Amino acid sequence: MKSTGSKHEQRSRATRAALVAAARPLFGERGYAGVGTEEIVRAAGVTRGALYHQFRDKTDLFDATVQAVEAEVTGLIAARVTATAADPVEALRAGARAFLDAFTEPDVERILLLDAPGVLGWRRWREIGQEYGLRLVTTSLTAAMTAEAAAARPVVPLAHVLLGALNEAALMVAHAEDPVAARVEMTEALDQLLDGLLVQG
Amino acid sequence: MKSTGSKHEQRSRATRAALVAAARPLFGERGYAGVGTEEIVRAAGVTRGALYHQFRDKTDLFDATVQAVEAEVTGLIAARVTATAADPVEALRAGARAFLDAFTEPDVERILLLDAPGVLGWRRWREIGQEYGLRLVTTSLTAAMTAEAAAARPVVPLAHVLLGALNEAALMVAHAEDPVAARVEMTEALDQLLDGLLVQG
DNA sequence: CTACGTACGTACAGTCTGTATGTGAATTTG
DNA sequence: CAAATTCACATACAGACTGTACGTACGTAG
Repeated sequence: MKSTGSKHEQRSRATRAALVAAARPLFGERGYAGVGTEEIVRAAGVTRGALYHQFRDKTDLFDATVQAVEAEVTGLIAARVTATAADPVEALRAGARAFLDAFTEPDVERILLLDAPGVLGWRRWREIGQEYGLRLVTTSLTAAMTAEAAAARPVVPLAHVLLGALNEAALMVAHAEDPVAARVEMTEALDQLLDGLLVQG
Repeated sequence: MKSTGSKHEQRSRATRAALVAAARPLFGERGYAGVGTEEIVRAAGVTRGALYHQFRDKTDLFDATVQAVEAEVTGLIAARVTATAADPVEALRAGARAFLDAFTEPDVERILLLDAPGVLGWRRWREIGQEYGLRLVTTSLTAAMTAEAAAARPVVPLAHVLLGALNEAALMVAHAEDPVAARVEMTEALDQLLDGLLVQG
């Protein structure tokens, strides 16, 4: 369990990690614009000088925070998908449910769905989502389609609209007056969407 | 063509309209955070005092701008839907195409899809979308479903995921390297989504 | 040991938002 | 119709925040 790199690199990684760890709950609670850099560095136990040495600007720190959150939730979802890998169609449904659960967490929703597109721009947002989540969707979708012997269709645009539907469903559930009932509703709606894609030839 | 109301009211409406009209292209070009109130009031030919007299704060002006844009694009889409109202299923598809065209405009995309959720919060964003767009989707969807004799399903959650898919599709098309090809692709993907909902019993 | 690069702290300048106060025109009232 | 009041707006100001310039201590290379 030896840390690698020179002492300078170790120190850099430590402060970067501390800043991201401190920024995540703050950004998740009050949004990107609602929390200043001073509060972040105080929570991280460093100064603003350290922040602006490690990150180009505030959005760069936010970018790193987004990546951290995305990596975390993708890991959770992937675990549930691979656990159901025996049945590809059911794995796809399980992935949708896991997605709903993960993105319904208030801080995840705020960071990944509400603030990230506006702050980082759609291009960068989608780039990160591509790196982490969309890959999982496309592979699951192709596996399910081949297993179901559905007509081979361009899978990438389908994956995109699916991801959009998933995002919207998560936002729906998160803000419903009755989240439990909403989760059931949206799960059914998503299942119908998936069935529609897989059933017809 | 007489204007109604007292001179005070007329003046208020005029400055409100001037501010929204001035804010719209600026917010659409450089985003909510990228343009200051001073620039807006200068473009509108008033001062910051007028702005903060007519609107509670900057987000309140942005709220009004969002509503203006939404009203405009909804009008465009509704026109194309009612023009195809004879065939409800085809009207639904026409609505999807009109949606893609409208929300692909860069300023519309930036204001309604990228900035609005983060600035106004999801709740308020969806409230506005509900008032203008979602109503159109649900009515079109129910008309198509009854015409197609598809199984009656809870239409509201379906309309939500559909709207999410439409949002995502518009963002896709807007940022594709080849927007023309992307529009074809996404139109097909959306048609498949709609077919899947309408065909199966 | 010397010279330099790296990580970080501090002080400052510029910008922006929201508010408090002043002013003239419009409306109401005695 | 004149006085008083309200309304729309202009101006000046206070507070906060971001990004940068500069200084410093520690680690590293020659």
